[in-house]
Amino acid sequence: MADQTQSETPDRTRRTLLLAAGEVFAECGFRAATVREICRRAGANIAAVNYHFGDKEALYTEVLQHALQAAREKYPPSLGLPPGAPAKARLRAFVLSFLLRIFDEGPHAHHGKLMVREMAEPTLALDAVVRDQIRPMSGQLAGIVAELLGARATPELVRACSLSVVSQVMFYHLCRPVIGRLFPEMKFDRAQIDQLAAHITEFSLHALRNAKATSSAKPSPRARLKAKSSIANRKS
Amino acid sequence: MADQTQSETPDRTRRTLLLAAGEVFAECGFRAATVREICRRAGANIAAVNYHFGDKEALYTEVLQHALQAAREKYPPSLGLPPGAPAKARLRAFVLSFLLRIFDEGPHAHHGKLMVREMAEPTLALDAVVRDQIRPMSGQLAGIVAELLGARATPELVRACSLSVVSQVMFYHLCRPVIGRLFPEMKFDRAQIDQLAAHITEFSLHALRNAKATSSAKPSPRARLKAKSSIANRKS
DNA sequence: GCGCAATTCAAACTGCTGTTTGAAATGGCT
DNA sequence: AGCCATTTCAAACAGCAGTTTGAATTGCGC
Repeated sequence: MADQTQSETPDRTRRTLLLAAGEVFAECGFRAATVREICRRAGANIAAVNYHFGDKEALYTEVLQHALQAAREKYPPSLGLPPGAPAKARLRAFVLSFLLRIFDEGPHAHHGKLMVREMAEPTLALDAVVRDQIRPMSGQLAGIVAELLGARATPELVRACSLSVVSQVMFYHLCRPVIGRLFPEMKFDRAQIDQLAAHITEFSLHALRNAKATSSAKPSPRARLKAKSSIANRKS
Repeated sequence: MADQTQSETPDRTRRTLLLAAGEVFAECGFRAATVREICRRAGANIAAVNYHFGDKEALYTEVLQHALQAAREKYPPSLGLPPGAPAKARLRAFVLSFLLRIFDEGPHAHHGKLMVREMAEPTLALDAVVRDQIRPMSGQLAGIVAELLGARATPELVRACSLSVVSQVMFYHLCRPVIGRLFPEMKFDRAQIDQLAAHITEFSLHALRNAKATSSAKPSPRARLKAKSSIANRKS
């Protein structure tokens, strides 16, 4: 492989291909996207994909990984907040950064659309994405939520509340086709995203303040309450 | 047209086709689903789709409409509650019926998967579905939320809070691929769905009790003492 | 310049897709 | 039975997909 001899153009067409593929996959989905269109936009020959990536699917997985990585680096979940910041502020940063990441429309807007398609039809690439990108963020949020719940934090309650927070963020993106038809007046510019982040944060904080462990219907003794105080603590 | 002379078999293959198409479209998506496979499962000839529906897309729109309609009839949003029931109970019924509808795995499990795919790649059929099925339910929820908010209800706040409620429900279904990988221990049987409905309802009720119109201002820290007993609870 | 490996290219290949077609079969009606 | 519209059928059609191929081109070390 060209290591340093050609750092200027290690493989120009390869990168161009990756970029064009991101666009096309996001627009059309993996199946409907055609290698011909990708190569056309990249200004490359039809055989370029197979030469540089092996086949269409390998190209796709590389595109997905790259898009997620780039999005997380552009909008880190902490938004620059120090780990010692108050939990409320960290929750707000988490929500806002998530929204910004999802609604980003720069040259890498691919990330959002690609993930929606991945929800509808998961590919092998999703496993790696969950492991490398999503699980760490899930852990971060769980830490914030556990701190906000304090002594009430049980693993189940932390998980349920974390999902309740994330769901509100993702929903606006996942269901945009429906939201756009239901409320055509909604626009997702930066101002509205800030307002949205404020609403979601407030809504969630109010809920978290009063949240109690749901006594799981069938086995309901209160013996569990005292056994859980050890979970809320954080790593440090 | 055979009106009553053949009420036993008005068009048997047509209905069989519709059923098989629901399966295949849900499994593979509109694009990847093949007319051949649909006809094979229906035990019909390859030309049957074009003869009875015109083309593949017309078949799809009919499948989608039918699936949504059937799901809403099977689990009506009120779950049999009278319109005069307390708002809290109506919210709970709305959430539970939504979850049941979405996680239904009967012979018409199509509905859920079809909608997820529709989110990733909306078709013309979505307009009709939003108009006929989704908008009415959205209105119902808005009524419940407005009643719970009482005097604080502004159109914007009602909308934002309604979406926060719906988002929690849909999330578990839309993001199942990720949730299943993050928390493999979660199962979505009837017991867990009940528990999930309880959590979402409680989480939302706590949030609604303290929700205020977002005036792009900072949260007021301690203006939340005893606002909970005022409006939320009433009996008819 | 020369040689050699890496890359690009145009063209063809294989396979599957939705759709059409024209004949064959069906089934109620008089 | 005999007619007729409706429906079914096997086969073929037209087109596009991803991939392969083998020659042409490039770019670098010598």
